[in-house]
Amino acid sequence: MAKKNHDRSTDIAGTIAEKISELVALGVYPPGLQLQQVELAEKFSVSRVPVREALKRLAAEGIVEHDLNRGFFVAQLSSDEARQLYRIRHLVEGEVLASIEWPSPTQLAALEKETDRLEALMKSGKHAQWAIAHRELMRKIFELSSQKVLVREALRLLSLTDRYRSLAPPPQRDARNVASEQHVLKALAARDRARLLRVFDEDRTRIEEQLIGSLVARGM
Amino acid sequence: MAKKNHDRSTDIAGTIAEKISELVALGVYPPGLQLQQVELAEKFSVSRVPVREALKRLAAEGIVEHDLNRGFFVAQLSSDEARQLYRIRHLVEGEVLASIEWPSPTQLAALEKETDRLEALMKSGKHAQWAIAHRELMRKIFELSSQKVLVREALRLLSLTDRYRSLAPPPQRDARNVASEQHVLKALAARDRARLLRVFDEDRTRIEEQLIGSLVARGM
DNA sequence: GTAGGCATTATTGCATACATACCAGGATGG
DNA sequence: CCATCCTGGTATGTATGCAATAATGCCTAC
Repeated sequence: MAKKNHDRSTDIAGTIAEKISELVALGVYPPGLQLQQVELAEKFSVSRVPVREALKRLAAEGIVEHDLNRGFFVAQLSSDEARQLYRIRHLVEGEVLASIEWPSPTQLAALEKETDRLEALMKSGKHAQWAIAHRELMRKIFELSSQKVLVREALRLLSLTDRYRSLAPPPQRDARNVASEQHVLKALAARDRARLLRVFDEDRTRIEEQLIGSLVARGM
Repeated sequence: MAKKNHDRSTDIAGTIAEKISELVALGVYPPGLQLQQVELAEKFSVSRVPVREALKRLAAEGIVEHDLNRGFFVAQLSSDEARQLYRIRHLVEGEVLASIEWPSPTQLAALEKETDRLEALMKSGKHAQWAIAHRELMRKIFELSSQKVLVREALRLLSLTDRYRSLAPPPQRDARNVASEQHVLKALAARDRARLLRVFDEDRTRIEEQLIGSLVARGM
């Protein structure tokens, strides 16, 4: 619903933060890379101030790290940290899923449409767009819960682990992930909470294992 | 004018963020209050830029909220949100405590010293200083774990619920809280993990109930 | 040839200045 | 009398400029 000019009209810092977050998640900005303010400012055609604010926010979220008088760097990833993040995700997402309200037929239809779009993007090999759309879908599913604090935390944690996905080998993850999203939809349609939880846990654990494997293989 | 000590003293935005965070936790800045940039800038004798950056960071952490083109406000508190935060704290702190390494005699002595200091502050009625020192103690205990991501999340969540403490009636909380900290120390000394977990859970739950009571009584 | 020190350069951190959006209150017209 | 529009004031959002700090490369001495 297009409403008031709230969204993008002036919140440059916010949009830039999301852009950078996406680029990090996509692996365009790999871990350890220094994010220089002037460079980003020119890239987005703004001054350094909103860029700094965006970087500060991302630093608070843990996506980038800040060395005083040295700059901002994409946060390094260790397999150990990944395990911790997935552990918390398991716990928090469990709470979120336990509290979601079943979607109305209209909502369900919208979610199915999204899922189909995901599948199409995957089949056509548009991994970048797929990743973005995937995050959106997750957000919509979580937001079926009215427990806003829980949802907010779950989304933060998701963005922290999403960074890793670009490291996982695409061929393997694809087919099964699409399948898992279809399973989620079915669980939602059937209003089967136990199944929903199980699908999420299995999916998350599978991704985690692939990821940890990749990290360990790279000595991270 | 304070001279520039090198190292961290030049991180104005960071120090200001912590200052504001403390003031919010102490209840000096109550929920809903608008935090005006010029006012804060004058209060800390700096320009608006580091103030804005501090506020952005606090917004990312959830301590303040940001209305576009309207300003920053201390985050409102509802009993419902409090419950969600305590639920997550329960889960995350459980993980942290499960992963801490038992303190060395030296570390233990330092913790005992801190606890005694807390008790002294409480008895002399210096609630503000007590609250700050309490947070420090919690941080030191959490940091007995090497799982940095978990610790970081736990501390964030702690800062989010600490805001509420100033709403709870001081007389009740005091005596028992000091006692609970002594219990924590004993569990650490005895290296009794189950007991440690239990003490933390009981303490947290007790505070939560007091708090929820206060919030409900005020219609929040 | 290498290690160390000094000057240069580049980048961050903060302050100042300007542009823009929001809100309250009153004038105006129905 | 009420609704609408305008307008002044205030606070936020962004751009630019300057000072301080860390990185870099060169030069010199051994």
